Amino acid sequence: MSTDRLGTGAGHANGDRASRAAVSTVQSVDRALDLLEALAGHGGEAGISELAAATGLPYGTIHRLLRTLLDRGYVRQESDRRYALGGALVRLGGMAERLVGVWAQPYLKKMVELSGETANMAVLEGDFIVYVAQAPSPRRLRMFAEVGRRVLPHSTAVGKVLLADRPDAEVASLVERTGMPRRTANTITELPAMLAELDRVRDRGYAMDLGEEELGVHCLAVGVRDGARTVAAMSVSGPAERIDALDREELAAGMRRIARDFGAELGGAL
Amino acid sequence: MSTDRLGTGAGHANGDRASRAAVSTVQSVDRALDLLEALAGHGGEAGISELAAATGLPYGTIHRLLRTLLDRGYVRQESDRRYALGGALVRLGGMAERLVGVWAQPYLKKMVELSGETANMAVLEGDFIVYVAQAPSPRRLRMFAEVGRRVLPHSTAVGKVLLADRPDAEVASLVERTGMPRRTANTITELPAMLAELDRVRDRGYAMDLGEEELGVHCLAVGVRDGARTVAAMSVSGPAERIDALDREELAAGMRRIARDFGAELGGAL
DNA sequence: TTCCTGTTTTCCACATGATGGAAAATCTCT
DNA sequence: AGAGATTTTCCATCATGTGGAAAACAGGAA
Repeated sequence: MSTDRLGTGAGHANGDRASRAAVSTVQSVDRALDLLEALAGHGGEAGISELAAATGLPYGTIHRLLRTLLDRGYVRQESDRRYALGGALVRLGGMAERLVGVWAQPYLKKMVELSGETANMAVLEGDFIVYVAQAPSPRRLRMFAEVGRRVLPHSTAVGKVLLADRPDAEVASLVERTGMPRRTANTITELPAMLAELDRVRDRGYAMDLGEEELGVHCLAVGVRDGARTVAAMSVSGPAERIDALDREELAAGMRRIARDFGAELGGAL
Repeated sequence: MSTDRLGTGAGHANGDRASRAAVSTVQSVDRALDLLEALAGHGGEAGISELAAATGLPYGTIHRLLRTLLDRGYVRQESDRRYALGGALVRLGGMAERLVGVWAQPYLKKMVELSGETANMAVLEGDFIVYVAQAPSPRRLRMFAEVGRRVLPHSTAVGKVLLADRPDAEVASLVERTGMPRRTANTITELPAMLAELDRVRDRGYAMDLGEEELGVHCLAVGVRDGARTVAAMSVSGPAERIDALDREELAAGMRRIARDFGAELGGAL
């Protein structure tokens, strides 16, 4: 019959959004996730037409997908027929957070004590950095929670720590896939400069971010090693002035000790 | 050609799980959600074969769906190739939690009107109670905002309400994990006493906290039921003298009514 | 009331995209 | 090294999801 077969389920349009590696993904699931994220982007509530504008999907399709999510409690319909994120997400989100955060929490707290600044933990998931846990600084001016946020590695201290664990060739191919978009005037946007920076990181045993992701925010990160691999990174971050006032070497030494303890406790998980 | 058309996208197998109204749901999205929930059911981690056993789906299908979720960070793959809930869920879960707090607001306000005291809503997240919403009392002397605070269940009224929904064995294992640290002279610190207390709670339909978390602070809490499960708890709390002056049974009856209305509005979400 | 406007929801023929069995590739123990 | 258990890939098949456009709805304005 149809002879124009070109690879069955694969090949997907997929197209529009950020074109990931996307080996073979299920379109409708992908779109359902787009909708959830679009809802989140609109403060958790939106009408179908807003979602259509945000995702570029046709009305009928959106409605059908939302119905499915609705049936399962992942989305809720308000009295004015608009849609909102549903309670089922609370359950899953809580579980996920606990999985990664619970173990790290006490160690992050120690880093907060050590530095007075907010401490974060992140992992490299695919080509992206994902923040998985945080212990907030007690200070009035502090970093806001960014657990769950995905960012590219090149502009963050945690990202550099995790990249530093990989051979240059791997870093190069990652960069080729993702690019190195400029986030601020300080962002490193060229591969050779990044490889040199990673060498420095390997050398010193810690990474800095001097306003490369966000102006005025400085970070210092160390790796969490589990045997041979660096499986996560922990950082402290805060206003440039306060971070710069600290003794980097001393802080890094303390953080490395904490991260080592955590890595030991992990013992093969993660 | 095919004459057995019975409504295009409709009709769906859908079958196995709880057969809801399910007018027309998207199969692959539904299955992806099954997988996430199966993962949650296995403590957040599972291999493909466990998931196959849990959901009855074929291996290839599971793998493809997980790949999609993996690509988006909703699932993560551990070093031993098993799958676990991913960090992206944390983000959505957090947003959803905040929204639930917003929906609860008018109901909490009603409780404040009813009692004159500060009203709180809390959920059980893992082994901890998390306060997700609050409506403050108009009085001069009142409880301070504690949204976001995490406490152990055994020393709070909301905690007891939520524990009372679980079988004794589950309560026992939770207590074994967390312990029952003494917060004040009134804290219940022994498991048998707690199980007896939970029986009283189930019996009366409300829980009290008589200075067990903080001396001089008394609370009365009721459950928010969503169908069969108690998914959240709402409480009023204030200075011991004022709380004790109220008619408990009458207050509890009023609060139960409000909580029931809220549970109805939630309607399957959460 | 009644008529608008901007929504959301339903419908349906079509072919695209998801499916699943079974084979290949891994990893993990003995 | 070999056997067993698990994960991953492949691809022909057709059931499944798609999206345009019409219908139903809500909420103001006249």
